[in-house]
Amino acid sequence: MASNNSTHTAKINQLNGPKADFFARRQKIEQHRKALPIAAVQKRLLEEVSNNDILIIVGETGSGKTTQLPQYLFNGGFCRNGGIIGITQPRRVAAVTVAKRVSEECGVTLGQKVGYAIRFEDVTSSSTRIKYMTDGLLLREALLDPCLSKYSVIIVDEAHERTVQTDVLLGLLKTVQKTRSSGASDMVHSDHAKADNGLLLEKEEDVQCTSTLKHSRGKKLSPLKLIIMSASLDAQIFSEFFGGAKAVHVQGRQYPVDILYTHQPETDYLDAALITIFQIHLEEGPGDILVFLTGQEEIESIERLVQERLPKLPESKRKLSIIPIFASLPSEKQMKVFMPPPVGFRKVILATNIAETSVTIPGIKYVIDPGMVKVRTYDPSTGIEPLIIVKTSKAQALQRSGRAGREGPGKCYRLYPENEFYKLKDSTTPEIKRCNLSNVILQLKALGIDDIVGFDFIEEPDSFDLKSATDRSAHSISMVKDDKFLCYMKLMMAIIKSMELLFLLGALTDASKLSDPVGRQMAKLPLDPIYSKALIVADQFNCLEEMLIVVAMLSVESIFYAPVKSWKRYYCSLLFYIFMCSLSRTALRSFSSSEGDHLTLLNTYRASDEFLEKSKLVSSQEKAEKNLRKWCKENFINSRSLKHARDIHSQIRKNVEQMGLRVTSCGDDMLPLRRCLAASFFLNAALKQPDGTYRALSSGLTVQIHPSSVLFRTKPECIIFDELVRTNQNYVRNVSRIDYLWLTELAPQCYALQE
DNA sequence: GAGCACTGC
Repeated sequence: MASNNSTHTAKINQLNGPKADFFARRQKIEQHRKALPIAAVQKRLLEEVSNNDILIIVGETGSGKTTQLPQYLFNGGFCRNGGIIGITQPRRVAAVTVAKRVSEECGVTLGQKVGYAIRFEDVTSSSTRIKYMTDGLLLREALLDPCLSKYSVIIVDEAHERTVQTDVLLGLLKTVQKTRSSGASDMVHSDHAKADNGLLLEKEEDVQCTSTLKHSRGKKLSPLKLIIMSASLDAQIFSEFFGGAKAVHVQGRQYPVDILYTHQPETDYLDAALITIFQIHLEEGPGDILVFLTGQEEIESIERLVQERLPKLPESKRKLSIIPIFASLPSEKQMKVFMPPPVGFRKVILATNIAETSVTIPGIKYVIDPGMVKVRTYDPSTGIEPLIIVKTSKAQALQRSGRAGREGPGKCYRLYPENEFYKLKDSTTPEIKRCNLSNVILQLKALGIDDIVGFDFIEEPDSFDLKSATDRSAHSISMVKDDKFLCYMKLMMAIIKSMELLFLLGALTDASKLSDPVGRQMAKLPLDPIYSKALIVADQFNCLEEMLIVVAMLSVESIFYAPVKSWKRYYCSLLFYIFMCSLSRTALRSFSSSEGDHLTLLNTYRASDEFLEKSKLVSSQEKAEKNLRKWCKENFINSRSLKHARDIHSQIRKNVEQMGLRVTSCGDDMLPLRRCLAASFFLNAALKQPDGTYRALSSGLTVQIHPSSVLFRTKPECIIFDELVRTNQNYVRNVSRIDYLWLTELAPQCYALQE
């Protein structure tokens, strides 16, 4: 043994260059793995997974759960018989980066034993056994394979974030697990297998499961192991949801963070944030500052105010480098947060929620948290989803302060008094309670779950009422109950409203079953239901080629960008700003169509496509794409959005071809396309009123055409629109001109002809 | 004549 070792060492010593590096690196990785807090409980975790079909793991930040547990399970034999360990993540970047890290730790090529799958990218192969993916993607897989038969273990990571996809997935997995451990083999003989959830495996899906079973020569599907991982304290919610499932706790590795509160509530949190930035800069030791703000506007105003005040400081104290970061910022500007500041400078990062979970910024020692956040809400009665600024939850405040303790002890300045913290909600309202549910319902229906109201949505535990009962008066108990009742009614209303929409689109039958083929086809498309409908209708109007482009362009964030209003920041003159504005308008005009924004988007896509194809003739793919980015810049087009639209276009084109729809073009005649828009967006129609405003026909709201629309000045009599946004007024965006009579002809279920 | 947090298929 000893001699073996020494010869081995001698060999390494003789190695030079890359190979020695390789061994040094492997050794470093092994050391790192062994030092992770989760390594100490490896054996116990494996035992718990063996003994429990469902396990909740509460792992604090830095415990190593996401990278290590799948490897432990693989080595522990949980992939025997070719089963796959699937790990879901709420975000694409997380799935990719973690998979890369784990493949490196395993010393294998990414896409072999360890791989990942996200929309537009599948880096897996037949030999993949540890598969990282987004939770939305696993939901899509469930549509094709309702038993998720290729997985032996499914790990739902970051479950505490409670995204819509995670919530639906948890409800579904609960049922899949029951089906697989109990009646999997019986299903071959019966037409339907009904589980507790109301999950009805209809014949079509049954065939899927059956064929899988037959394929494995009558072998019964092995039970599914389910692991729910959460970073927050409310493991109880998950445990109760899974019938009292066992929860284990894994320690994290986080440096201590000092929490500081204000003595008095602040009347102006922006001003307070500004003062705190300078206070830290002047009085505290080295370390970067992260400030959480609610949006671009706040970020830009704080940036300006800091720049204005800096010159008033003594020269030696002026070394502050201000870096904004928010999602719509071009990626090259986002990258600035990762770059070291000039020597002697302190970085002040002004961020939205993007820095809470999505982006981890190194070097942060101080966090400033005003305690506010901008969230999207949903009003079922109007269908509007306004963004409002609200207080954060306790969990969110903890997550934010944790950002100061990643690399060493830190400080967090909460800009409100300590007693206010205890008044905050424990956790953020799950997204599913504040969003439009039509897509979720469509997916559940397609999975064979017909009883939407009875579906096992994960909910707050009832212990909340019990706790209140002990320390509150009878009066307040009934208040709490009323509140819960209201919550329930709100959910019911949202469900009914969404089902009504699906019914009017023809996706549901009178008996509120998924219609065939329209409903089934709509569920297969990764799009908003209205967009899916538009593609299906376009087949009949012979304009599917055009509609694919329109839908892809509508599916992405703002394609056109206007020059930034805060021209002062760039030290350029007002004249130059006006010049830029007129340039961007000229650029838009060259694509614009008098029929509306939909055709303008079509023209823009085609112009870009033409440019790219021409460019490809004379240069390499890479060069051509670079040229396209330049072309985008010249035409005031957001190249990231355009790239996204191109990806979506090629994906949905494949989808509709597989579904057997005919991708035909209406050529230069845009009439069929406009009629087709009317036939699918009929619920978003509006008529001009005498005063020049519009009345949205389905909600009765008074709306105006958004100034960014090409029809802003034209004001046609009758329009359809893509979305209704509420800011200072009700605005409709992405608008097209239609003929009112088309509505009565193409959507008689909504618009009966008036005698 | 306007400004939109963050994700995902």
